Amino acid sequence: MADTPEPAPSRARPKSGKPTLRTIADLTGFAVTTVSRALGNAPQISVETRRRVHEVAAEIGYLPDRAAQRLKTGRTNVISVLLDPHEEILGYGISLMHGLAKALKDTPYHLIVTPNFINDSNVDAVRHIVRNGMADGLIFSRTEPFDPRVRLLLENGFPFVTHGRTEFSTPHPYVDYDNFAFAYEATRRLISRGRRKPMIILPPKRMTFTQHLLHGFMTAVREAGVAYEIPDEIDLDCPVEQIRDYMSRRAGKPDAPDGFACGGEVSALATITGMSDHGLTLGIEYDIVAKRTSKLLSQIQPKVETIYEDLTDTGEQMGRVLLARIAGEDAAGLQVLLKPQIGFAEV
Amino acid sequence: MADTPEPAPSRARPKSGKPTLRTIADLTGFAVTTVSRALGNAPQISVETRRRVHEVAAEIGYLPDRAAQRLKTGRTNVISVLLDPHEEILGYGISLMHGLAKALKDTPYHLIVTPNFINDSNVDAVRHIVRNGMADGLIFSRTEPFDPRVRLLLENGFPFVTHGRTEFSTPHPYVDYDNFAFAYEATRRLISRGRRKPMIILPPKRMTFTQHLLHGFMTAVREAGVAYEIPDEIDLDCPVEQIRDYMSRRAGKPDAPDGFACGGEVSALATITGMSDHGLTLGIEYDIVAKRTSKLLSQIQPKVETIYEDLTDTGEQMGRVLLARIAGEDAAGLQVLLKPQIGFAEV
DNA sequence: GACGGGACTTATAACGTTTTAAATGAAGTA
DNA sequence: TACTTCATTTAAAACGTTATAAGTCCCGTC
Repeated sequence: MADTPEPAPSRARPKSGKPTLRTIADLTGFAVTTVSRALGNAPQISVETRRRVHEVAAEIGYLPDRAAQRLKTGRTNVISVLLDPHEEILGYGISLMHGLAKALKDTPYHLIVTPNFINDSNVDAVRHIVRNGMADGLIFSRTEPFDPRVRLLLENGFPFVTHGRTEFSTPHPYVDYDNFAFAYEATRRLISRGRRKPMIILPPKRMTFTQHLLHGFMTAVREAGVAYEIPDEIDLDCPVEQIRDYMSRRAGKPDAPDGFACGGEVSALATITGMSDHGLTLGIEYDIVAKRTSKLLSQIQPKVETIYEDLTDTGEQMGRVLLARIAGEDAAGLQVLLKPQIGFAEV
Repeated sequence: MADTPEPAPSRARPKSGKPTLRTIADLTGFAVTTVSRALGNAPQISVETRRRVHEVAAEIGYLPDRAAQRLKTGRTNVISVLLDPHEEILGYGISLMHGLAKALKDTPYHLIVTPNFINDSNVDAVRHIVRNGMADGLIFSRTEPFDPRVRLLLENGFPFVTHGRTEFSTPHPYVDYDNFAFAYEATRRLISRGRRKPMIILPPKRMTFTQHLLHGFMTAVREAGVAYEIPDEIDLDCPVEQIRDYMSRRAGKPDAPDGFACGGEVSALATITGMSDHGLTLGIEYDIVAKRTSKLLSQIQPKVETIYEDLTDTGEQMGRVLLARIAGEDAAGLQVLLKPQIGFAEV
């Protein structure tokens, strides 16, 4: 009647530009259901329809609404990563996350970060995530032989992958570095340089990989029949100055070690400083072989021999493994042990 | 009739334990709407009702479904942080994230991480997040004077906070470190130690804080009337070895600098190594004042004087600022400039 | 010419919230 | 008594998606 140029309302007015299934439905003339299935490439939808729907979807930049999908399907499309605050391993968190993100790229998964404030083993965070369905999968590190987080997750059938192994009989996905091989090789190198009393600086005892490192160290030591020493006052989680002080004190007493296998770059530096407090020089009175996780320090202190652990790669593998696990693959097949590249260790 | 002990079906059977508003409604006898409002502490709901509803909710461990809330309200309860892969600043990403997480604790916000793979300025990621409503707020660093990300966000009225300032006339929330003060103080310290030709190693030119550092440096230099030098072949983003090589080469030529203001710990170490390649010793032939962001290196190289930047605190402040911004506070009031604690710099 | 069955498509009902608009009583007022 | 007001509660609709269960057509078969 009047001059109200009301545009033909399809069904509901799109409130704000954001395209939805309905937008595509209106544009193509198909029903919302059809569009949904077409986008999901359901075989019952004709090829031509699928093509057309995809075309229009791409054209208008359609992106499914995460909230709606999550509400309907129960899948969150979220991977949660528990972050420990330890700084010993340079760039640990960031490298891992970059690897993870690389694996999660081009998947619908988002990476959400839950730092660990409270206790050392973040069981509460894990419980919260499992009970409230906050994620589809979980990632964490620094596992203990009978890690309560792993137990909880296994009991609940919740997908996860650890950086580090456990000793549960039920297999679970993990990506781990062969710390036995690292410690063995590091110690052998010290010995082959003529060092006769190697020492290894270990992570806290409760962690699984501490045992692996110890085992590698002891194997090399026994094979060579040399003396050895394991400090019980310090570990890799200690503040730097504590390690330095310890080394300094130890160097002043009889039968001081003359070779050091260090699980991280920071402890290697602390060792150098501690020893030099006593006038001892790296490469002369003693040697160090350290695990290297960044590009930083080996460039600075070329006399520290290093064996590389690629944390970005680790993260990427963890991402892949977790995705496979979420997709239903068997846990037993999702266990990755990354070997130190002994031959190319200096790269 | 028969002996089917069918329990009175309230309305719908709860399919899997997870409590919902309906659960509370059934338990208390109120309607779902009432429960929802009671939990939101709507003033129209009687005090007694609110109390009772909260009580039951706590009892059964009710937690609102994020997906449903997000779908209905449009709010995502997500904060997105764009992560740069630069390693120069030790522990940058992790410290910041811990601070952020601290600020976000006890809020409904989750922290999701979007690493930057592609180009240096992650405009695409920002655009994606804004256009598809992937988050309620955004956090990023390394701003440029007319940072395209900031422009995009300002245009769209999207809440964000930067680590670093810009030169847009429209104010926006930021938390920044006073790099002018840092460079000024660092340079003055070098000069007061008798150094007569300071050099400053700057970040890439395009970043805003490069100008601040330069300004601080030049101010100190001009005040003292000493010579100075600014390397144009290297910056803080360079690989370590490149910095070391440059220093080594420069030390061999005439009029070499005798004092270094370093924007990070790694470049300080690289400088030390480069200089020592030429037989020059820190504290003898030259001095260094560096920005310190971790506890690691100053313990190792006590002769490097440092000025501290607390990145965890920075992260926490950024979190607070962003929350305030999301809550509607004015951008102009949400600009924080963190001063170097000159007096307590050695802590 | 009715019937079974492919090959496609679709209406409807959820998922768990919040929002809008209304309903219910119990007072208070005229 | 009837009419308003207030305080409190509620039903119904909607957010955008997917799952379930029906539709359509059209073709070949008996």
